[in-house]
Amino acid sequence: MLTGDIPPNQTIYIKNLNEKVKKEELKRSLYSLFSQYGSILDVVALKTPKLRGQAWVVFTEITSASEAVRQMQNFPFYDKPMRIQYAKSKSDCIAKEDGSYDKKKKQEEKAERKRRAEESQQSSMGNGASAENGAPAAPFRQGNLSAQEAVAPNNILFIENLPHEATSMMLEMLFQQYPGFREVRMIEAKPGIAFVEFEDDQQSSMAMQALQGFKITPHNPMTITFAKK
DNA sequence: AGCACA
Repeated sequence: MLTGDIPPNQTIYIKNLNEKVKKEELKRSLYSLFSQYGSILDVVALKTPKLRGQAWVVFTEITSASEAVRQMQNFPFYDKPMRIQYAKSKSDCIAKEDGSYDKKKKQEEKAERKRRAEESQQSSMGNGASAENGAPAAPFRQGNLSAQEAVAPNNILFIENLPHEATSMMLEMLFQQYPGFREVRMIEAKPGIAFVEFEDDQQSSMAMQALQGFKITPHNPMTITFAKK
């Protein structure tokens, strides 16, 4: 599994986030994107050198976290596929709730981290100027999807990463089991993508949630987002 | 790549 051997946690750890996005916007977008899996207690994101490009989303339920890890894996978010795992430790807001929050211990841990950071700073002194590297890693998909677009509900869904042999008949079989289904549209000239229309935003969201990452073939987990308006 | 709680 992509989650490695980290035990389930009600908090998910997300990496490979687009570092150009402002912290507040990132938190808001993560909140709206992940609230489809359950209620969220907190979203933590820091822009320090060590922590940028990463975030934590704290759910009230572990089951919500599990669904999110599974269904939003590789979801293209601000042009980069999210990498999601369970967090390695309990979030402070949870510890505070269940009484296991220990302020002194917390401060020790913090002091410990600071010490280590200073050590590594020392050892990297004196090795000249670091070269600024050029282009960022190639995005996962061609389309340019901002978080707002990913998150703005629409009764029309945009499906990507379909195997080229997928037909509208196959997609219809899949999507018609969800209430409000209207139709599937594919474009001959553009294999691998499709549009699926529902009666309203709620119904399209339900289908998106249920079928996110669904594999028609083992190599093609489908990516579902709301179509752009 | 990187697991915190500004």
